[in-house]
Amino acid sequence: MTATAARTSPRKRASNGATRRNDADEIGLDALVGHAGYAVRRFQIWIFQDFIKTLGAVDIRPTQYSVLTVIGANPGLSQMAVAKRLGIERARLVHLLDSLEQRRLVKRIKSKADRRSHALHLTTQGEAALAKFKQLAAEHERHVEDKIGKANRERLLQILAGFT
Amino acid sequence: MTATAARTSPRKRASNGATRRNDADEIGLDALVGHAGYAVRRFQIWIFQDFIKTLGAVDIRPTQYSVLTVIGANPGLSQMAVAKRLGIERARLVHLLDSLEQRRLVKRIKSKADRRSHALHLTTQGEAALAKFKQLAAEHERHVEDKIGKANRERLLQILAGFT
DNA sequence: GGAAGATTGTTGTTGACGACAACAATCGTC
DNA sequence: GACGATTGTTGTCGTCAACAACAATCTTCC
Repeated sequence: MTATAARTSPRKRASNGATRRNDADEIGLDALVGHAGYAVRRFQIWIFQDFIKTLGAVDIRPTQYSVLTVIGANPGLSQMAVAKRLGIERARLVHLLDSLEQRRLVKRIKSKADRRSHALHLTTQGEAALAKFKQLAAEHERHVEDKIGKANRERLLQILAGFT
Repeated sequence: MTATAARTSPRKRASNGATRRNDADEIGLDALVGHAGYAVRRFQIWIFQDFIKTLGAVDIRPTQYSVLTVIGANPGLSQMAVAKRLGIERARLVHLLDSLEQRRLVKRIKSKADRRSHALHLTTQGEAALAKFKQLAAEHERHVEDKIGKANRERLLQILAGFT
């Protein structure tokens, strides 16, 4: 079994022993093909790398973008609410907000209603910046379209809509 | 703008100020919906967690499973070849193989053709174990079907086939 | 044949990220 | 007013990707 080695491209001559195969180009994945998780993982890596590169000039990573977007769309939210909504741990959100606050994109305002919590808002500077980020994110989304096709991207969003 | 707050479930009465919203159930994501990367990330987290739980009894994580599968399908591969094929860094593969070798699932055999490299093989114990792992992985895949639907899973695999 | 450059496995460091536990301040409830 | 729960914070731990450096070995080129 396992003799799926359909050799193409006689690049280097199989050396001497039977141990050596072709270097990297024709390696069967066997059961891995057919696993949704594997395909999704590889795709997710690709998509994040493109996002990071496309938003590289403004130094915004996917998680930061998601936080800014949610705050922008729902000003006054508490850290707990944002963390729950995005599936981020509140401990982690603390550092994310520290960074965004240092960059003057976000403000933590002590809530009068609940003095434990902070109401999160974008600064005016943050609003302007987010507008720019959204343009770049849209460009990134076009890269996705170029990669898998417009119709496939639509279908993908539809299939995964349940994960919000 | 941003007034997409379509309130349902009058759970707690909006307290006093206008700052408080409902707690966590109806928060707009704004631009985040429509971003493939966000949906894919959330889905990938879900799918990995289910994989880890389903293969929890045998203590095999997704990356370990992918390594075992590729070695099983292509015995004699070098570490470099496996790393390239799976998109893992060779530095990281070292530790993965250390662990798998300690568990007597994988052997590193010094290649005679290239004395720098190791030919990777499953042990007989490893082959038997992998068969069991594949059964559990198939069960996990059924969970995915239950979650997004059989047809959608097929379509997903088709769309992402290019990422191997 | 031998020097120069590339490759393989290994070790180590860094930074992003998720999971958990502890803590003080505050809230809600009884 | 006391007790339990919640919020933000700090810290630790383990996973994972990205780099850099290194010794051993291979390949290539003169």
